[in-house]
Amino acid sequence: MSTYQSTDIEDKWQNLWSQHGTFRAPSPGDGNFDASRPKYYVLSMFPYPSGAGMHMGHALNYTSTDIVARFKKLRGYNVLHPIGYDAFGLPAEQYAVEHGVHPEITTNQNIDAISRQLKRLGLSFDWGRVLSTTDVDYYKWTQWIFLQLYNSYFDEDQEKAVPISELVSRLDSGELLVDEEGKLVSASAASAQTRSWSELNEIGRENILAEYRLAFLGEVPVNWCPALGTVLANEEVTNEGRSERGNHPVFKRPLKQWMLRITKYCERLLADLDLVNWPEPTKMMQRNWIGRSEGANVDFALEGRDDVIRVFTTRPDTLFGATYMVLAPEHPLVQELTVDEQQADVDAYVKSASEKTDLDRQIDSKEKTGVFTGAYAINPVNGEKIPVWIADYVMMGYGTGAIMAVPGHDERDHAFATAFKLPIIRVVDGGDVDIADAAFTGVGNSCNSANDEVSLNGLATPEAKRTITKWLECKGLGEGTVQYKLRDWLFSRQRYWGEPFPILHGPDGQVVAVDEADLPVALPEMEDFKPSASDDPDAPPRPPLGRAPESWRIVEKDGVKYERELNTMPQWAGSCWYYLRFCDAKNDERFASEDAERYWMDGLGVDLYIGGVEHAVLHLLYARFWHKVLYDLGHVSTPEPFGWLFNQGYIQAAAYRDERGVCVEASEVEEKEGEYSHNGAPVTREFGKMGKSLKNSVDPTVVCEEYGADTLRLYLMYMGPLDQSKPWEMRDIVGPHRFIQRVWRNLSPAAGSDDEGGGVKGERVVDRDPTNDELKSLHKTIARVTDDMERLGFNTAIAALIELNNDLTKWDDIPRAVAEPFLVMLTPLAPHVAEEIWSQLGHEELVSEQTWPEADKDFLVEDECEIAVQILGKVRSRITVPADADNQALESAALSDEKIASLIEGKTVRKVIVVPGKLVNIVAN
RNA sequence: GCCGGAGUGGCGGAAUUGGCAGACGCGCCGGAUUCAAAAUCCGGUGGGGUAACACCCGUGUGGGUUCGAGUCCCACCUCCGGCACCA
Repeated sequence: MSTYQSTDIEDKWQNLWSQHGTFRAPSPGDGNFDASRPKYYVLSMFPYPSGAGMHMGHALNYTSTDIVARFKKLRGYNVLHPIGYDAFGLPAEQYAVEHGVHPEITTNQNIDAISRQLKRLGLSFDWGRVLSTTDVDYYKWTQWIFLQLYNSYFDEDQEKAVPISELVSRLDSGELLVDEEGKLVSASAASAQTRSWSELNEIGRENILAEYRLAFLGEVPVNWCPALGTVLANEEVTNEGRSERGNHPVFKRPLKQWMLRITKYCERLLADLDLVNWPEPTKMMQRNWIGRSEGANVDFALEGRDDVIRVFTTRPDTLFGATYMVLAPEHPLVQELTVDEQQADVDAYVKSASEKTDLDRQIDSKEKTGVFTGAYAINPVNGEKIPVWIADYVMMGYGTGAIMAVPGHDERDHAFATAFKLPIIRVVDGGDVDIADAAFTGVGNSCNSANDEVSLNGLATPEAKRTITKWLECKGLGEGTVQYKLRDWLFSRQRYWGEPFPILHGPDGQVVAVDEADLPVALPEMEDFKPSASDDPDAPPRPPLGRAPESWRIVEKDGVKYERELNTMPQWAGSCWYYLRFCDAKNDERFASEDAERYWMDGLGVDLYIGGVEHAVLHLLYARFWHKVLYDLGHVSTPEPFGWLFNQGYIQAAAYRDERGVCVEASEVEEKEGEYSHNGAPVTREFGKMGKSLKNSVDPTVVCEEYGADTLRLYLMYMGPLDQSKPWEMRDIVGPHRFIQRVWRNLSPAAGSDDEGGGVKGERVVDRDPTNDELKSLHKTIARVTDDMERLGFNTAIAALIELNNDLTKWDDIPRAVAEPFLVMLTPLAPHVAEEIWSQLGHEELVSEQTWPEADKDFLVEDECEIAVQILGKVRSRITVPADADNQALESAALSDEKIASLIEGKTVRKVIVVPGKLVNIVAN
């Protein structure tokens, strides 16, 4: 073996690691667990095993955590570095439908394929903990967690989830009563309308509890996608109002679906972002998605009626400028309010609004449309009669579905008022424009805002807000409040390939949870698992499990026949808690043992979590929510799941389009003198995310075969900072490849055994004492690389190693004391070649089990150094000084330097600035 | 429109708290090896300038602070990402 043969070496070491169990991570209680070591939990977002196999983004992601895992292991940590598969969900099912095979079979095939590819990269996963969200042993606990949600409610006083049994016992004891609207009130508020728990029947009780459970069946307008045959969460719908998957149209339809009360956690999901070390853009996306805004609810009385319309506003200080009111077309009061003469117009408008998709609404957003209802409301601050309109620029889903319109200080209201010639009043001073032409939306001092009891005139906006809110609260006309954009999480899907709900439906509409002892509820075997797709927006959802055999669908309990819930959970369910399962993946008594969970999640959960930014508001928000519920219920020990999140960048690549603008296969494009062609036809080049749509994918496995996994790993990490998007350039890969070959030539005793290749010098690693210069060079590299590895600066760590290796090339021979620390440092980055050379140097033990070298500070200090001497900022001379020279010594050395002395002769030295070890700057004139 | 992030050679990208800009790699140029090519090895490589030095100019643009600015402050330009009739 004279030249470097990546494939042989890589196979050999991958097998040896597996035989040695090198990367098994013992948990507390396991035989070889070493409690004296600190722990490190490093995790990549687990893959979706699609039929396309692994792509370069996966390779980048897993290589980065693998390097951290190997590095931390060498640094003496107990490292948890697991892998699993997120295998339920739409794409797996669609793939199965396309290929006419059961999704379980295709899923397992895909998992096998991607596992082989992962192993080929030499990744140091603890394969003993591998899991798939589709394993019954796994989704049993997904169902169990769902039951935790179902069986708890959010206690507003404690601001946390509490078992619903506590609520029941408070109702049982009479501490809480039920009012006529089904709301809970304390016993002190008992009246003729309130009822006690004992007066309610089973269904009545369940209806009350359903209002509180964190998982509940709710009938709300949901995103119905007939083409996919399923409903979707808000997070799965694009802002064009189409499905994220497949880009099909999505319609709002009121349907009875499972919902999770994530909105109860708005405040904590927002506040706890301050606890975690996450990229600022990702935190910002979550903050925006939660969408907190402070303001006030204000009640407007209706002329000639007893009831009121409640509006939400962030600018209560502009209340005196409210000249009309607008309700969303779906607002429940619209029909009651509308006067006869307006009825036809209102009906027509409501109908057309209901037929618009979100996309239509957006396109039309520039031109305001609306209809007068004929009704009037009374502005509570000044008693003015203001008309009530309906318009689709007000949405039912936010605030109260009604607004007070202040055209002077809101652009949308201004546009509407202009279109319908409604009055515009200025109530805040400021802005350069005439209020008749444009709204002034900034802050300023209130004006024209006073009644007999309160005046805002002259007050700055924040003060005016406080004053009017206080006044409204005193008068019982409104109160300060906080609104969120986040909606409850729509949690059911009309799909086969997902976790069944552990829920039963009784003949009288009872909803009953499956006993924990009866978990798991396994998916039934079915021949026909296809979804019921359609292009009719009014087609009703038909969950495929409706076609399951009766033996599965019908459950008899205490002589009553129940039907199982036929919907399944969304794809996100499994990924909400998989990081917990990895702590103790084989446990069949708990989702993970308490000891294992406490040990591996210690600190702030997963120590380092790496994945793409595309999950900023989906997986990462959902997982935080579940985690907080489990934390409240005492099942996990940390308030947050992922202490440090890191988003890796995209890998881009050149893509080519022919004259029609159609992408052609990038690998078939030829380049000649800067011109690109495909089958002889000219094509244009652009750069974009590597993937199927641009036909510019490069298969990591193919690169492995050609250059070796070590070269691929090095190149992926060497391209640039991990968090940046950067282009793949196939020709650049030879750089890291040459580096490995040079390492091989420098350090492998086998390299010189015959005469192949240039520059081979034979056995170069020798047992001699290193010189001071050699040690200096080594220890500088150790300091740099250690630092770079800690902050994930793998590109600069590799540069430092290349530099040291280039030095080695120039030495006649290489002392063992330099070669070996170098190999240890190379191990996380290029593990196979490091192992091979290490063993060739005569070691029995693996280099993966060595200790990371420490930088010796003695060698980091230059014992003698040259520093620049400047006069007025220009370098005029250089002097050589000992390292321990103090400022005084540097200053006199600089001034006595021949060249400097001659230059400052006759001038006055005004100031000498000394930067130790760097330079001396003399200010003279 | 609002909120984030970023602009450094032919290219990807380096540069502790402000301290010799361009590490390392690709590419390119020259050389070695070769019948030749590929591969490999050695040397050079920001621009201008010079026989060679010297010297001058250089981190998106314009100002500012400083002995000294890629780095700090102000204004602007460009690109990327997210949100978007959220009251």
